Amino acid sequence: MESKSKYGAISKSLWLNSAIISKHLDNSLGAIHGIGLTEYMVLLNLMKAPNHALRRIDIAEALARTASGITRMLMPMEKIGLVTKETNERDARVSLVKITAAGEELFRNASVTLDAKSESLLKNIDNKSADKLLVLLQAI
Amino acid sequence: MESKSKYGAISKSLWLNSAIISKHLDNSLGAIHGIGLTEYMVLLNLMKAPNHALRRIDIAEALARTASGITRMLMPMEKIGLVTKETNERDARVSLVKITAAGEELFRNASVTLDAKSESLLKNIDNKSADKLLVLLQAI
DNA sequence: CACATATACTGCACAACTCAAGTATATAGG
DNA sequence: CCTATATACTTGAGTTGTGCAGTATATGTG
Repeated sequence: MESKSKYGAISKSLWLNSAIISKHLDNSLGAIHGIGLTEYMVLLNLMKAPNHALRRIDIAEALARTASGITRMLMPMEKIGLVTKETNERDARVSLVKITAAGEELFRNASVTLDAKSESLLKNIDNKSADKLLVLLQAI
Repeated sequence: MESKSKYGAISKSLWLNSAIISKHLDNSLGAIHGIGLTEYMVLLNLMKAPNHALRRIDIAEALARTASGITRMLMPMEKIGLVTKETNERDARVSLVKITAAGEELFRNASVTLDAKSESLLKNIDNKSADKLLVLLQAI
């Protein structure tokens, strides 16, 4: 019973605060680099992926969004040359998303902005606690 | 320089994971109780408020949303009887939002669902770590 | 009191996302 | 090989959020 309320409190703090933080980060990113947080997360996942390419449905799952949302989001990103569409020879249903050189560069620049902004938002957390937090979040 | 990359990694985990968690919680809530996470947060804030009533603008601030977003969201909630509109005698500009008995009951039921879901999502975090996490999030 | 400015809210146009239905391709079982 | 079912993606309609402009009311200052 004790742990139950504890978890409840954690989750409430988690999304209440994360909504506000997300807004701040999204605004910084949009103003400086012209992309939103969601687009950044797409690029992040592509960078982590083997061969820097992913199926749309995998992106959807990684971002907890729907396939159609991903389709719509990628259209402008493809238009401005951040990603390209590639076919899969094994399976003609999938259209792989691959990050371009321009996309990679934008990702690196945006990461700098994001790290700086994150740091300023999180600056009132001391270092030891930060370690703990990181471990916890990765465990989720 | 070390702390910088540490913070960056933390923040990335923070919002990447919290975005996904929010979606999961939102889905559970919607499927079972017919309201979204945002509506739940409105009810939560009303429950915490003195007299169980708040101005729209205070709700907006608490949820990091705009006043017009709150206006839109409250219309259907009022229609299905979760909240009511009340006038403020001192200031004719404000229209107070008050939670109804039906709203309170739905809030309690939804809280049970949410706590259970949070617990299952966070179950691989031990109790001590959970305490740390809670403190950190409140510090942000 | 009159006027400028601030505040609380609403309505409209737009952006991002979801759901459901549709298309094309793959896979499994008779 | 044919058929049924599953998967990857796209499209149209609806929902939920935003920014901005507008309305009504409140407040401070000469």
